[in-house]
Amino acid sequence: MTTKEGAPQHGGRRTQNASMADVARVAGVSSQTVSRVSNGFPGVNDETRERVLAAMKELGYRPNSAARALKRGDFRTIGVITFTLSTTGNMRTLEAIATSAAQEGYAVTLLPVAVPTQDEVRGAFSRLGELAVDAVIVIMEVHLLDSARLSLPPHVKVVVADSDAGDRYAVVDTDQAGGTRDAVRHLLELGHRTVWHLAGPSESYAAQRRTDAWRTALEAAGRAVPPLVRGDWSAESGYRAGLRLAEQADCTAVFAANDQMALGLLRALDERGRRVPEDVSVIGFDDIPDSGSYPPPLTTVHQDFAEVGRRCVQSALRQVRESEPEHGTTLVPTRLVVRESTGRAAPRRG
Amino acid sequence: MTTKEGAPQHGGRRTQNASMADVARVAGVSSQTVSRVSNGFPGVNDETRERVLAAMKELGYRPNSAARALKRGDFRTIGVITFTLSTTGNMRTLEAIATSAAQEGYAVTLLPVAVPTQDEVRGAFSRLGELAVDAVIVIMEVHLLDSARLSLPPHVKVVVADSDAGDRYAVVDTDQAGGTRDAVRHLLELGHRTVWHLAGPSESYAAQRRTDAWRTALEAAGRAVPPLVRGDWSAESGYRAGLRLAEQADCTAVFAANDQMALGLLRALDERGRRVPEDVSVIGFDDIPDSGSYPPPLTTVHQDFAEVGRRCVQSALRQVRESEPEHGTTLVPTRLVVRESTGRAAPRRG
DNA sequence: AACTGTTATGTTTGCGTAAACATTCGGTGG
DNA sequence: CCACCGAATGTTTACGCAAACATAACAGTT
Repeated sequence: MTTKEGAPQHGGRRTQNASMADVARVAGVSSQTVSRVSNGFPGVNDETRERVLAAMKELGYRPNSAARALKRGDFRTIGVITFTLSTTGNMRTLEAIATSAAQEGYAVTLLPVAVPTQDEVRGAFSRLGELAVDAVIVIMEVHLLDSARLSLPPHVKVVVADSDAGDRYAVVDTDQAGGTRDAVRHLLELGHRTVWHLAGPSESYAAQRRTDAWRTALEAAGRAVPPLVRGDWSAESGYRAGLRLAEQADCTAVFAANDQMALGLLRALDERGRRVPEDVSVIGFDDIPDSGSYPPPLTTVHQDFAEVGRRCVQSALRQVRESEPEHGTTLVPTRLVVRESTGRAAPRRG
Repeated sequence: MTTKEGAPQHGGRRTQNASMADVARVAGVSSQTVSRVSNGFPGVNDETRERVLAAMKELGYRPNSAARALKRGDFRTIGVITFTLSTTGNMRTLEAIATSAAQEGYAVTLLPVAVPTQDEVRGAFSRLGELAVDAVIVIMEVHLLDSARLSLPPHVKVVVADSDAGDRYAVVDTDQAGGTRDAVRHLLELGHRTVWHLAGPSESYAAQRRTDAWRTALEAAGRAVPPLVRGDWSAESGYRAGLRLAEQADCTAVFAANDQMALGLLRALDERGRRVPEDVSVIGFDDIPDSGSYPPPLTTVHQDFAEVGRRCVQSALRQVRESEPEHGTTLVPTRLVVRESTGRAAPRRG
């Protein structure tokens, strides 16, 4: 077998990708013309264009995005930092981000931070700095962001989702306060004298704001503020809290900070013979897909995670394109979904 | 204000990133030495190294990953194709993938496919071809993979998660058959004469294999195979199916193809006065976090999504490093988690 | 003193692309 | 008939990095 002299490639490797130069050679044009065709630029004869396209197809040519990024100076990629994907909210937000970004021709790179320690976060940001991203969307609590931001490369734009970052970064957040207000008001309008609250973990800003808003709403209505009961977002913690709440004879209405805790709560109440909604009304937050099938179907505050994700991408790309950071908070409204877990308070003395 | 002659930069832009050359200039060394320090290579004097590190810090230097990728010929990135993230399984798998990949120094790029049409999938693959990925993990049904694969660039390695891709690609799958067998056996051992099945959507390979295994297990035990009841994975569909199953007086045991449908099923049975587990035993599949708090806590088949994710990454990186494709299927075992939704069959005539 | 090897550093080169600049060529108006 | 134009195409260059290949300085060995 004689090796053809015309193939100067090292050792006959055929797995390598074709480059513009290869296409140019096959099509009998310069690589610049290939570039023009590849990017859909004008000023190329139709016949030539056809020839180039044919060559591309023949060689299975794909633009090398690394070279492209190097030349252009941007990556067409958005990074996403999360603590966990294991919550419906984060996941749905992420999905919306990925979809919106794809529509804009941007890829999404994931950067999970296993443990929310300062070092972990700093590490994540530092890795992101080396990563090929033009913007970062942070879906997590940001207690730690202040110190961590030092290692953020200056040209990377930041959007913080569903959290609180002061004026430092652009923030897209669900209207936690509004949703909570609606929930509390709904229960009060049903005749309940006050509303108990099954809160999320204290480290969570979202939980914190729901708790604050709950307290504010009660105080604004001139109602007593019952002691706080705290869970950790999990159904299991909701169950444990529910066992305690079931003992409170004067507890007729509970606002759970998320649907999963409400699920556990419902079970605990059922076990203790407290009927929902006849004896106790329960309202959740999130409107996860399952909540319509809880026993009973859960009244809850619907969050539009998809919209949050979309707006995150919008803000990120706006910042990239105008190459200057944004500030301020965008609030995504919630919607009260009334199902069967809330009802009129039983008539009582007083 | 006189412009210093020493700064040849165009127009005084200071937002640009520092390059190795900049660092080299500040540290008074060659850029190659900066490269060595940057990559932790030996053969650099400690004092020099310190000087370079100081210069890096001063300038906020970050390696440009595009240039790096271009030079090295790989991207240190894994792409993930999914139809949806809105299932616990996909999400947890994705999270494990991201974590494992990060540990190996790989980033994960997400590529959602909104609608599972052939064109969409083809488009996704084609976009991935242009994207900066060394390997692709596909988390989805692969009915459409055959035709779509044509547009996969030849050097990209593929792993298919939780699906069926024949011998074409490496496959990492949960042991659906084993888990189903365990579930059916568990119910039969409790004295149930047969087991009904609330199946997932027919388009899903996972659903299909659970259904097949259920039928096989029953036939192997010489039991009657009841008519199939089908849902779409959602709790709501489980509820609707449950209303029908509640009418079947001879139905004492149900194997639901996932936990969410089991949730709806439980509610339907409860509404119709069929007690669980006294009248009907229910078993699920997945062991999602909430299932321990269902009313009653659900007996289910635990899937180790994290392990699936890890093995996907392992396989992907093995392929990348050995630069040759893998074939064959890796099965990740399941584990039966017995809780309170299954119990002994009520004694009956016959 | 002439060799050899080791360590620390510098120089050249090219990865694939696309902007900027150059060239060619068939017209068109003066 | 030539200067000029615009359309089509080619050539050069630089993006930032790191492999490959120098070179330089110095400590031992003979």
